[in-house]
Amino acid sequence: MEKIDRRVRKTRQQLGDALVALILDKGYDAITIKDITDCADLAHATFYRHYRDKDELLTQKLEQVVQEIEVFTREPSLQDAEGYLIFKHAQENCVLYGILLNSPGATSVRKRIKETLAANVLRTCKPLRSATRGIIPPQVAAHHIAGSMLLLIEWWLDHDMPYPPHRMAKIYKQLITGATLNVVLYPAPEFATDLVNPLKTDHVEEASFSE
Amino acid sequence: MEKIDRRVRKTRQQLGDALVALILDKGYDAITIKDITDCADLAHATFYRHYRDKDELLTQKLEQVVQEIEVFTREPSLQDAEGYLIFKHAQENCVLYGILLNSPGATSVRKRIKETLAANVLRTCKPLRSATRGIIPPQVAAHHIAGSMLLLIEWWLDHDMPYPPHRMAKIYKQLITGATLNVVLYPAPEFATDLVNPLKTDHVEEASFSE
DNA sequence: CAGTTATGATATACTTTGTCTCAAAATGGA
DNA sequence: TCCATTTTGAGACAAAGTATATCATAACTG
Repeated sequence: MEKIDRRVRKTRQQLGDALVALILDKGYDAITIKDITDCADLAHATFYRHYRDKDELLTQKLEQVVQEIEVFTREPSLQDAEGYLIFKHAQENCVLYGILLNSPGATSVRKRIKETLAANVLRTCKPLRSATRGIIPPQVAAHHIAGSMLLLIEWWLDHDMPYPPHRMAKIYKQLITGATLNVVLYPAPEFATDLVNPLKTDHVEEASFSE
Repeated sequence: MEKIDRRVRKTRQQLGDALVALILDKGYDAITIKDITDCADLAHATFYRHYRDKDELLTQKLEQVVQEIEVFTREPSLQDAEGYLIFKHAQENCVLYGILLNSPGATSVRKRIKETLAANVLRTCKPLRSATRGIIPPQVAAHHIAGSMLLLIEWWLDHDMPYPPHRMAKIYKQLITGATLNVVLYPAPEFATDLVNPLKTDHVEEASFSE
């Protein structure tokens, strides 16, 4: 952990804060470098002493949050009962999560975190990898679990977090983790028609999607 | 269906084609209006005679595809066996789907189609609406179904469509539609521990996420 | 306190955006 | 085919934004 000049720390903090404030104010695309330095009360040239462009500032600002997310998912804790930690974290950093999940400028970061999460799911979930009986490739299931979690957080934040984190964790566990594992471990025909449903699969789905 | 001057049709087609080609070539953000008109072999000013900016051109280019997608989902056919149509459509229009699902410039369009799909799922799937026994709100389930479908298509295209559309439709049906409906219609404790799993839910998940 | 480093202010070259004008070309209806 | 209408090409142009350079001033570290 090397020591950075206090002025540099302060300047970068101001630039990052200004960017976040401006994104909330008028959206990422509409922001100019001048906007950022004005809002941060810094000289125009100062921006370029620290970042190449807007994207680099945003990426570095999100990097910290992204790394914290990855910590949660490096260990298997995400997938069992402690999915709660992610939603708690999202709540505490809801502005940055919102930007990460919604801003056009965060597209590449979002893509990367999605890939990383999927890779971690695949790595930590052994039965997912070895479940080759069904029609669903493990890789697809892993991407589904990882992507859906981000989708769920996105929905939650977009709707002003109407439920507490622990409830979201339960929803996540049932709707995504549980449902996916069930369907992967106990594939369709046997699972759906014989073991699970009171009704046959076809019957359920026909009945489900018509008024 | 009003008649549009042949020159106008041709110009707009050229601009749209140029934009798509340039996105594939160097990505949406790096493209300038000059790039587009050069690539389309048109005068610089001609662009502004038809579109306000890059975003408007992209949006209008995607609008047709978006409307076609909405047709598939307006009727309940999406959720039952004919999810196949979407994947077929995605395959036939894979370039535009890729741009829709990946380009930063398509963020707002992507957001809108996601909302529309979710609303259609909620509207056409009666049991989803009335399933209030479990912990999962119908709205959340609908968003999950709609969002996950787009995620699945995105994964498919990003990985160069390694499976045929009919297999993707089966995966979609099991992994998303079937799994979600099961978990919503037959909520957690009863569903997971008593009716479905040979193993208890907790047991399954503990066993699942550790080596 | 002294040497080093960062910032402010300003200038500037370049790129991009968006609008305008007018002559030339293409169009579609008579 | 002719003609009035519309679109386009070519270029000029202002305005805005990007990105870099310089030098005096201020702030920091040891």
